[in-house]
Amino acid sequence: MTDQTVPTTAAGEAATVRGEQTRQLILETAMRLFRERGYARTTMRAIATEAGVAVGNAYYYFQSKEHLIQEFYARMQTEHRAAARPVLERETDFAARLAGVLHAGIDVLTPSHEFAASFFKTAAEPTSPLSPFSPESSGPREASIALYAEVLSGSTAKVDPELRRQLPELLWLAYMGVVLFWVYDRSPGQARTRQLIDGAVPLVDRLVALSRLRVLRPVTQQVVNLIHTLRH
Amino acid sequence: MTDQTVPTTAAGEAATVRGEQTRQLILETAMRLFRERGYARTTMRAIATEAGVAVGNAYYYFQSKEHLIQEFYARMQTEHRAAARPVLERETDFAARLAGVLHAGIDVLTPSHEFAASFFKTAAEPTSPLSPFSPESSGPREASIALYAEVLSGSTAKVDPELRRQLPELLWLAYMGVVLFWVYDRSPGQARTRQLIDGAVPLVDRLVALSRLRVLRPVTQQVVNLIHTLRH
DNA sequence: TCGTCAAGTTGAACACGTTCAAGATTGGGC
DNA sequence: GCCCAATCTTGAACGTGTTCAACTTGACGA
Repeated sequence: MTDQTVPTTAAGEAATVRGEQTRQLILETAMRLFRERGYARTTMRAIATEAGVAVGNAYYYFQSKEHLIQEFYARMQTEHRAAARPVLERETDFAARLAGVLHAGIDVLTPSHEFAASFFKTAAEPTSPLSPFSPESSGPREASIALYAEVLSGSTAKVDPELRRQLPELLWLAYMGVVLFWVYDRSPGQARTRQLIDGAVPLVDRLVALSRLRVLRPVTQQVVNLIHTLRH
Repeated sequence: MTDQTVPTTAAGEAATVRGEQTRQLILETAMRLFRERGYARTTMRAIATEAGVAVGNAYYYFQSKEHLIQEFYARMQTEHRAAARPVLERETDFAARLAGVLHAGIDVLTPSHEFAASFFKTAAEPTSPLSPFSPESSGPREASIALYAEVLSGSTAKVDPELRRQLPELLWLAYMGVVLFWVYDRSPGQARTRQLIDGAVPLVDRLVALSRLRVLRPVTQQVVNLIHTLRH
């Protein structure tokens, strides 16, 4: 989980306490300013000034302005996990679990909607380390996929065994889709996204249940095969 | 189809010939440099210098560097249309038509894969005029959706009538998904994207055909309702 | 106590997208 | 032929993210 932007010794150990404090100071200041003014209108100079350090110092700890966001990711992921906990402990119905986890994700993101929209472009770039598909993001990604594995494993849903193996990742992908929709969602309070979740979850639930149906077995098989091919 | 970035007279007519020539010159130069060096490494100064005009002049014709890309969109759309023509005139099978049009789209995009990846982040930003969902892109978007309407209307496929109304837009959305996949596709020649098309098209074909099936009618209805809700 | 060296810090300088006040060019009305 | 207003063109200047050579700090061994 250690970050490349954190200076490390030859042995790969964490940096000294002195440095870590400054790092945290810059990070907190940046997060506050991003929230207050938005990403674009927060300059690196402003962050440095408010944190009481030189501009160059911020670049000693963070490769770029964008890299400051990586911390945001990690926090959202952690909060999502926490917010989903109650639902996962309470519900056993697949649809209820899935809806709960998806809503929890949006709950956590909601205060940052404006901010998220402004830096989304960065995350969307295929070569960016901030891309949810990038190797650098594998930590949070795996954690997130694990969350959907838990949605499934803790539920009473009966699923085609082949599909079951692929489903956590597919659900995570669907979550990415929901987040994508959310980022573009301009309706007040992103109400549309809530409708999307409430409308799509029963649909997914139904399709998953139907996946064992005789007429649909070939289709299910086709889906599984396609995923297998693309994963190569 | 006239562009906001084109200076217009009070009557809303197109600009003079003189201006149009300079505009074209800048555009051609920009396109060439983008292809040669990529989007990020092509500076506005370089474009202006190569075109033999002042930097400010480029900004007289184009609101921003990003706006230069809008032309790229329009061209891709036109080429896509042309490339899809033979298939649409030859085939009557839905799956064949859809696959043909999707492959044609990727054919047209392929030479610009690197370039596309570099500016994709810009297009991905929700507030960007380059977003495929933005009002500014409505021209190319409508044209593209019309293409998928043609895929459907010229085919022998039997589709649930409710679904039929929504399908062109859904197919366009699927195309956006394919393009998204393509942008992220690092496999040689983007072979994965081809596999995705070849694997997903029969699936879509099957699902569309099944949409009239008794067991699936409720699901179909659910899908149609969801779309209707989200469209509000 | 002192020297040394990695860690941490500085701010001027650079490259880029963008703006804008000023100037040049053009075509139409007299 | 001349003037005027619209159109077009210019390049210096601004704000931004980012870099980097030089400086400071502090821990530690001699």
